[in-house]
Amino acid sequence: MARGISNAVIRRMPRYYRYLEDLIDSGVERISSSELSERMHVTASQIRQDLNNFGGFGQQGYGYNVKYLYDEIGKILGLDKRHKLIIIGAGHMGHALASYAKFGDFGFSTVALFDKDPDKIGEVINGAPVLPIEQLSDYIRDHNVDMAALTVPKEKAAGMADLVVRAGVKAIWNFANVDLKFEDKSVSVENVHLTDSLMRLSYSVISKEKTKE
Amino acid sequence: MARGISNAVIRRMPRYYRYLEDLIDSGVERISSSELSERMHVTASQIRQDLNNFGGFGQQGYGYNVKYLYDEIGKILGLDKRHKLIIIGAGHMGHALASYAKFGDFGFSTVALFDKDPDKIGEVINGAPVLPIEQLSDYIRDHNVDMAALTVPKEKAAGMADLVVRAGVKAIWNFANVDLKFEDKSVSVENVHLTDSLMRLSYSVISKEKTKE
DNA sequence: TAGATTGTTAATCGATTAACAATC
DNA sequence: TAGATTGTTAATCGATTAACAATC
Repeated sequence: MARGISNAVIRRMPRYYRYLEDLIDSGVERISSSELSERMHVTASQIRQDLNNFGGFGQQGYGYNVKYLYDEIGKILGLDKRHKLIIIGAGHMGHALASYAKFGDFGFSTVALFDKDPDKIGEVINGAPVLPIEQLSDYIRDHNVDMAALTVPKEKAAGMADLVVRAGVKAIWNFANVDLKFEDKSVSVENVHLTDSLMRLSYSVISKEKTKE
Repeated sequence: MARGISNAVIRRMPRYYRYLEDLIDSGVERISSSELSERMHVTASQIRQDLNNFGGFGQQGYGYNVKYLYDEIGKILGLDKRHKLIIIGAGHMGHALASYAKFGDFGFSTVALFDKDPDKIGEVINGAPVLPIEQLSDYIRDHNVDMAALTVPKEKAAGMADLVVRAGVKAIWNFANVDLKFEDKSVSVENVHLTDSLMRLSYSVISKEKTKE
């Protein structure tokens, strides 16, 4: 199950989840694909196709129950499970991720950060201690950590990734400006690439200026 | 010019730029589409098609001159221009963005941050002062700011975006967990959505577990 | 010139949209 | 039951890949 679902579909699932959360917050109990399509600026067809990759969550003549659909998408995304996250690198980005309480709502809890800087060790961020990098492997094994966010310089990223994977981490959330990739297909990676995003923004500005000319 | 280029192509351009930078750093002077395709794990055909959207940068029988191609892609992305960036919200994410020196290499300079917290005002991060939010509009006008990064809570994002756009900002780099969109088509937006990225990572882990069963 | 590799056209593949029968 | 809206099949569109003639 859940195999062969295209990447394009997966990319859209968190977005549906987000809009459904907003609908719950505003007290909407049911919604049709066409209403949702207007809000999200996508076609109703796409919504129905996307959802039907995972099952029939709607009801003919009625639409979708917002809370039910929200919960189902949550399950698809694995948000009903607890995830233990560590952060490698207690710089500003590490702090930012550790401080963002909202992740907790979706089942992700930052249990510790790791850094080599002695000044940072002992600090506690949002309940999570900053530990010396030497304790990394043992900590992962002892605490059953599943995910690691990498907020280290580009040059350190691959080495750190190997280290945490060898200790048992199954998912890497990489903020360093390289594409990490693993031989071991059981390891998942998300490369964030903020710089790419900023460059696309720059492109968008430039190409609009050109159109004006 | 530069119109009608598909989004899929645009998304890949910063990635080419990144790989070319690495090639320069390792002293490679020329590269063929097939060599590059192996490194990047894409097809050579795609590389040639992508680049030819913007012009013929290669030479038959030779391949591509790495430095030349790098510079050309830089121009396409607008990295030869200086961009003045302000950051709205001097929290951890704001700090992280302001501290990331690498952006500077690509022509983006953070000139100021804005916050409403009096404790933060007066702080200087990587050369950029934290200013009170009341000075926002005047500052944008006086300093010809083109870009604004939003690292404020979700609820504040749309309001802040309107404010900076009204003062003349043409590009919004949005880190708040909402899709910002503008009537005014001359405004560019990049919505980052770190939470979506984390959810996709979670999905990836979950679906691999399911496959094993 | 011969060999290599691009630029570009044509073929294929996959994703999106449209249409409609099924059904609540 | 009639009306609404899904789930799903079929049609279209766009993006990717393959092939090859142009050319350095």
